[in-house]
Amino acid sequence: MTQDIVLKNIAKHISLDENEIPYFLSILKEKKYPKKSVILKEGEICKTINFVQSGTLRAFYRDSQGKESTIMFAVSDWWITDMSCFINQQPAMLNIETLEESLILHLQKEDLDDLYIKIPKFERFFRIIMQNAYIREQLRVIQNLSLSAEQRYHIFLDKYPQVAKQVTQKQIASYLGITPEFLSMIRANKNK
Amino acid sequence: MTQDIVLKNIAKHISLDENEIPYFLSILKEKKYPKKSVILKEGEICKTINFVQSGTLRAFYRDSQGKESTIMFAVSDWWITDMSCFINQQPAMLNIETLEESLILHLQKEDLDDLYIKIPKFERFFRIIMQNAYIREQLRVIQNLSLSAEQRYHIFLDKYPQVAKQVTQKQIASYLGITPEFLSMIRANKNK
DNA sequence: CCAATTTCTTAAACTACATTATTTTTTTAC
DNA sequence: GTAAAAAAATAATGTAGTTTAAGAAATTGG
Repeated sequence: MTQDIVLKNIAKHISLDENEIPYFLSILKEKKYPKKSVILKEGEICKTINFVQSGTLRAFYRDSQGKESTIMFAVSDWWITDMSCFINQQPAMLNIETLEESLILHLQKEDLDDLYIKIPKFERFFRIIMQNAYIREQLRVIQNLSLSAEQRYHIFLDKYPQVAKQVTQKQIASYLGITPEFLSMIRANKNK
Repeated sequence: MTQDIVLKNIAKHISLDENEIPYFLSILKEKKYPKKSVILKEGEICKTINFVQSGTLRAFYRDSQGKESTIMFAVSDWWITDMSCFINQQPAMLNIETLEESLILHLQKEDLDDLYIKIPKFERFFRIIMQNAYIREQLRVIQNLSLSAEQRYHIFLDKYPQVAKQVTQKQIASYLGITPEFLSMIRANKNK
């Protein structure tokens, strides 16, 4: 079953009883998206938190002048949403799109709220997910403040080698906060 | 009681029963620190998560050349720690210091782990705390990637006016990721 | 399979911010 | 209250990264 992936993901942090598994699976809605699908568009209410079974997704912010900043990539086994807008059920600041054909499990806000009540272990699960996300973002802030673009690029390659292969340099540049032209220069220097 | 502050903080997200309150308070260790105390030093194991009853704290990263990047400020009613190192009980990457005399409640890792078991509602509480921290850090990443130093400075003033009054410009500059000299220029331009 | 579009590279001119140094102002300590 | 230390301002010079533009390479769609 493809749903093995999400169950293994859950099992990293909590153990579900046999009878809890079908309930949990019943609130997930599986959907297949072709390449370049828009999963969430800025301004829309973000109704779901999303688990990537297969494929690659990108969340990005587009500023008033159209400049894009990639906030995160998500590959198989990752959770992704516009957390702020999902939690508060407000218009999204981010866009989320597929970079290739992807199989996504959607979990609705109201179903998650019920889940916390019916299976409180999920409070623990998402506490750990949020904790890890916080630690990741904070590390990224530290690196953005203290490292050069070149250092950030090499850390990105080391940390997410499989993502680096899937996405364009333009997208990597927008994740690093530099222009594609400057990334191209960094890459050219490397070979010297 | 000064401990009212932490109980009100908890009550924002969960309701404790009468009998749970004394247990929770019993695992908190209150300590008073003079100005410029070091609460956590990089390289040390980070043993506690800390609640600020009164005063102001600063968490910062110091790179190999001694350059400081301020990761967060914490004033009354905030939780602060080096989360990565607290969770994994590994040597700290961050330093935490008081910027004025401060009254801190310390919560030890092992007591927190017990607390999650004895009062599982705290899973919910810290899930929400972590969620908010994640959202905050992600917003900061977006702003670091897409806004100029000047824009970031004005957002900081709007968002944390009381912090802005308590801390030096050098510290604000290191939070924004710029030099104090450049912040001084930004401030001078403002008056034109 | 070819045309069209997108991506990547190169390079010159430019800008936001850093560095260094000096002076002035504010804070701290006895 | 005064000396010493730290913080802030100003200014000249330097640099990491941007902008603009144009050509080469790779991908995509029909």
